[in-house]
Amino acid sequence: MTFKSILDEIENNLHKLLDDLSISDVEFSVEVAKPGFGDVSSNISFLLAKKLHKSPKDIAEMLSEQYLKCTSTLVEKAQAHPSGYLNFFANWGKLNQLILSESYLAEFGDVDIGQNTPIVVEHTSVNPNKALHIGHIRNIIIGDVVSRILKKVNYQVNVLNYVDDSGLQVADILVGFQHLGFSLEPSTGKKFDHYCGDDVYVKTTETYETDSSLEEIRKNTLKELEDGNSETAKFADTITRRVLANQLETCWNLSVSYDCLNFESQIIRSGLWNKIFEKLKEMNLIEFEDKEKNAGCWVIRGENKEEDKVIVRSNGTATYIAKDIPYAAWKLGLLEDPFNYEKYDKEQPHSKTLWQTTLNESSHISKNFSGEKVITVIDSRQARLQKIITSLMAKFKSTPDAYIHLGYESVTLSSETAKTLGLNADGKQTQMSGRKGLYVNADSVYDILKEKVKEETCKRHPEMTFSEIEKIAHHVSVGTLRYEMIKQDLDKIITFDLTKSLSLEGDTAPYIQYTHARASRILEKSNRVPSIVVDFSLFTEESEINLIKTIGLFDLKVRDAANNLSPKVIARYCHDLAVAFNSFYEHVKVLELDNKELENSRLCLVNSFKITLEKALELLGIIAPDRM
RNA sequence: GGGCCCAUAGCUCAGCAUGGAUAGAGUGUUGGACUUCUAAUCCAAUGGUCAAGGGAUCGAAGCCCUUUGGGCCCGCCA
Repeated sequence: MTFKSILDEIENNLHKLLDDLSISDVEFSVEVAKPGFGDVSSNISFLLAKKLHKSPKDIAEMLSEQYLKCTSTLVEKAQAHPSGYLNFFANWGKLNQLILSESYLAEFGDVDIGQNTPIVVEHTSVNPNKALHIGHIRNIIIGDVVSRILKKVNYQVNVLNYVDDSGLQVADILVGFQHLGFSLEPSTGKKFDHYCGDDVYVKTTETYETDSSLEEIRKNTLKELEDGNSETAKFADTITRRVLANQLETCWNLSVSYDCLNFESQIIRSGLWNKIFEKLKEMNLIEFEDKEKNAGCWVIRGENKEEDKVIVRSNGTATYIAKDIPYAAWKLGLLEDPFNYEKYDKEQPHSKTLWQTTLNESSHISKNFSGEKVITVIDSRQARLQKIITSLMAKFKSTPDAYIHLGYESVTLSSETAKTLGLNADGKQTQMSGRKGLYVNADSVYDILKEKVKEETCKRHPEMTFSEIEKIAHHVSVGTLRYEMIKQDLDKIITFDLTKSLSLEGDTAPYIQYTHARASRILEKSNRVPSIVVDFSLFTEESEINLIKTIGLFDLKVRDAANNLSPKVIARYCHDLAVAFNSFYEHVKVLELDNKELENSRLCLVNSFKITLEKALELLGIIAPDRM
């Protein structure tokens, strides 16, 4: 029972009052009130104004009187506001108890939306030819937080990472290794993924400009890549596996994990495309074009004025988007699974098993990573192509919104940061480019942050051991980076600036983590476990009530975040919790009070805050240290 | 030419889905609070024609239309 109980109680009572007035079909709202307007507000009087031919104010007054006869356990009084709103004041003595005792339960904040149905969240999906940069990190963190939220609302979540190991970008670094003399071992001791991206990939694409003979080599390499038995494909496999392993290290370090890796090369070799191609033809979703510019191709007709999209070229090969169709159908469980599964050879943190697909017959393990619903996290530059996939899937599977493209705006570089990378951006923000070497690697950002946090922590706690500081610095830098990637809405471009984006003050993860450290310290110093049997009516301070109220909103926020696939809702909630606690901390003393009963109740509240914040932060994949 | 997205305080953003009260944070600037449960904190001041215009509504930052400015997408590349 949380704050939702009072909302439900009021809603039920208002419905009864409407029944008495023989009014139905009014969809009024019952919401958490704005500060200064009680605890709960309803717009019901505005909606009744027309029906009853009275002013909202009069109706609110009438309803507040009528409300007296309702059975209410959590509402102290209903009050009409001159504006017409109907405001409610909670009986905090009772609500305190409900919220605080609920917050101690393991399942606090759990909401059953998913009813344990399987759902796929696909994210990351970075070409295995380079290290992850800050733009990829946005994708990864959004995907990871969404999957955590969906788990919390009782979906059985399968997290997939699609490894595009046979595309042009991979061919490019192969050309570098095989024809431009790049050594397989970076001489500088660089991580292999950084070496491939920063050196091999950038130099190779640069060389294309001057050496036109490479173009032919590149094409052949790409062709050989698709034939699984070729030497090139085998070589590519060793390279991409090494890069992938490095990319995964970066992800794991940021507390991101997966359930299964899917390889594009295997999807191509599995023959799934032919099956789906036949199905598309049968269902008349694609047409053979016999004239004009797309003559000899299979196309999907554009809706309205949009252009047709070629799916199969006149030479019979499938295009980029076509390769996505069987994979999308596979994710929805619409195709017979051609894969066997094996464990990935390295262990993920928290010993969560990571599986990978294989076409190898010697493995006989079968698994099911498909979902009733699929959410694929891809930046909105791909919106056009994703729309085609989505509408195809809607025709394959009748449930509405079974296949969802969760789009988000990209991360750009501030002109100052672009300048440090050697580009004069003329005061404008710049799109990142792997090809041009214009990006900031995720590992570097983490390293810079960590150094900064270490320095700060050392200053504050000269007594701490090296390993303690190391641990704190890790959690704080991961938190900072993750929070930075999700605190704003998905449709906002993030302009990344090496100095500004790495702030540790204000609306940041360290601000939130710091309040957790404050709470932990109080509990630690109190030297005892607070007894939950307390007098809840002792909470009379505004900052206390406000903190309890905020704690009680947890499940409502989880519901909101899940329904809207909106990670930022939880990020903002964590911030709200921290603000409420800081206000409490500044206004109210907890330890060494004369009134021991009050001290115990406040300790309970601090503990409840700490538990709730930890749970909320867990949804963001952020760990708050006990000291910092 | 067609399509998608954005525009709210000097700067970065909440609020918009589901219209209703006094449009909120952070940051910046200025001033204040550490002998106290950790100052990565708190308090105060400052700062707004919610891009512009029109429409529907008793009522618009929010809904509809138009315009302007900015970003992105539109290959038999991937």
